[in-house]
Amino acid sequence: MIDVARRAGVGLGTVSRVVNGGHGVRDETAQRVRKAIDELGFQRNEVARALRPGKKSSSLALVLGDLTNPFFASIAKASLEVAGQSGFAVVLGSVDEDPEGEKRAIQELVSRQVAGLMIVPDQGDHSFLAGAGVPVVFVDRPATGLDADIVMVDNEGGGRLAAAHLLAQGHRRIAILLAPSYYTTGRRLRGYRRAHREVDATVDESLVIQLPEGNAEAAEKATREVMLRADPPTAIFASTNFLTEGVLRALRELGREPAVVGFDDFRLADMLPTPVTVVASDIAELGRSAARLLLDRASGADRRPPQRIVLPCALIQRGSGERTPDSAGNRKRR
Amino acid sequence: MIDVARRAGVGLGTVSRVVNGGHGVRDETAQRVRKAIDELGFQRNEVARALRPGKKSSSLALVLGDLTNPFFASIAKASLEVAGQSGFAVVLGSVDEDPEGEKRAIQELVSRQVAGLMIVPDQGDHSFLAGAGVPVVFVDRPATGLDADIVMVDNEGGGRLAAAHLLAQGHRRIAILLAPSYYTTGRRLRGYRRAHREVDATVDESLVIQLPEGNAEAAEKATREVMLRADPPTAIFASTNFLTEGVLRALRELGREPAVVGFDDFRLADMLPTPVTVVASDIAELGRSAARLLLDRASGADRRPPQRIVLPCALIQRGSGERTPDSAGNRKRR
DNA sequence: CTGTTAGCGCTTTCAG
DNA sequence: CTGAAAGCGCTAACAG
Repeated sequence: MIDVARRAGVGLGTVSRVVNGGHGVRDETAQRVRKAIDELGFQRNEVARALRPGKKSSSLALVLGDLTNPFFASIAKASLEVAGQSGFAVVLGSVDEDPEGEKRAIQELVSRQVAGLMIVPDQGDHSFLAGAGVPVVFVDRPATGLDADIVMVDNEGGGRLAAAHLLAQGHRRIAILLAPSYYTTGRRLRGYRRAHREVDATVDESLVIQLPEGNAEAAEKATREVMLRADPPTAIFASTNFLTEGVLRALRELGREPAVVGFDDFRLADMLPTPVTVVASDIAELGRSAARLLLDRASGADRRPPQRIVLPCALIQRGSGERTPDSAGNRKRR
Repeated sequence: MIDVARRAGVGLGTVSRVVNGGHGVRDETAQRVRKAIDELGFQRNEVARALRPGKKSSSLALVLGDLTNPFFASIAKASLEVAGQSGFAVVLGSVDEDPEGEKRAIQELVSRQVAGLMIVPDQGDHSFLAGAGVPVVFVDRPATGLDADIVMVDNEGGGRLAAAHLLAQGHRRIAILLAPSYYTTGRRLRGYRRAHREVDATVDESLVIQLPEGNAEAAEKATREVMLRADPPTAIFASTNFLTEGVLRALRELGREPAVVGFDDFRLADMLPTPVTVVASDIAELGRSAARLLLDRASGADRRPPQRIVLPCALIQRGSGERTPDSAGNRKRR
């Protein structure tokens, strides 16, 4: 920048002013500066810029699990778009599986002076962020130990929607598969129970299945087991996109066709032999809202107490969720 | 950091040395410093650190298109992992659709002093990066105007593999769907032609279909059109995961079943009514290699001339690609 | 071994 | 309106 100043025959401060909008600089001078900038191919050093006290860099951090999960990928994409529109870059923290990994990643990001953090939290305490002086928005699930903004979907409503739909079909033995210890899991189960209460149906607790892991394999195994019982369910509610996949795999192998409803839509759901009914929400909006909120917090424009944004869920009927109880036990002809 | 120094009753330099590994500091002193660091909850400011001349920040940039495409998501995830292991963060540049968007995003990233760039380039010239003084690794396709490292899959080999497989099945009318103007497109087509030459089959040029867009909808439309011709193909080679999806949608709607081979594997490919045969490569390895190479370049450990890493493709037979020509025209019974 | 000092590139008073 | 000067937090070179 000093080169630009010399070349334009002006002071350093003037160049800075021009670069930052050019207010309070005579037009003629500004022209000269801009010319010099072009000639030298000058680009402002964002790093030095963020060194100023108080000033944070123009980057947001996004901390999430597996980008390979379309759910997370959608969030990333959407927040990236919103951030980009405001000239913010998004730094992705690498998050390993281990519980400490997330904390390490977050601290790394904080030390990079990001202007704000979007976190899809794993279990674990996040109170260490309280004194960091960085705005935080949690996505998809709240975290313990920190009262921050949170953007999520209506998990309980979605769970209720799925179960109610199956109950309305006449199902009374509805298995629910739950990924371990996610916050969302509890809420979806709650909705499932509520739907049962609303029609005076009792929940067979042996059909509430807590999986040891949140992947398709665990769901596949559990589905196999529950379907081979003497009293199998006539319907299955898979509380996660990956779980749904596992359920479908097991059912295909077994040649059974209970009703199936999944939570979260997924690519090709409509192309499977029996198109899959799901409870879906606007995941991209999750990411967009989070980024918008964070941007407002970072700029100081938003000083309200921590917000809680809840996005609605909707049922998408495609076929698998509309099977009736009597058809469920039938062994598919091959 | 100055606070830490005061609290520990040592000089600023000493604290810096401790923070950076503590070589050349008496153990006792180091202890005191570390204690002060803990008490003050001190965290090094990475931004100030990267201000040093020559020193780049400990972040890599990743520039790619749509994270919602599992192909890109895999690359992102894998490179993120590798970078994270070396203490590097990954900054994602938001890439809009427009051609200028990519350039803007890249320059933004460069101005953030990233230590290196991984770019999945869109069309357009990248020579402007030549003088940036930042190592660049292109991923999946090379860019024009810049001789940099490139990591990609064996597109031509893959295209050949797909076509050869179909030809071996007796197919002689194989449509190939190509996304517009991607580098990869040309190579895959080349492989397709080679496979034909190898068995002395001639290519019906009306079956080489250049799509106006690279999405599923365009593929769906094109498939519908080509299948409704008087002389439809008996097999279709979809040169991209999204295109494959479009092809399948069209075929389901038409109730036709030509052989289908896709390029790039995708989730649930094995769960569709007819499991889909694909030519696949290790996408994650693409991301990993890119990150590793870039890290080596950034650290100066690798001073070789630009490398060209090509990953192999393999055929995964699942059923759709093993249909024979005579079954192709049959209208599926509903 | 350890304290001091000079910047890195930029923004921001503070004078002129 | 514009130039000069003081740092931001840190590292590296240089004396002790």
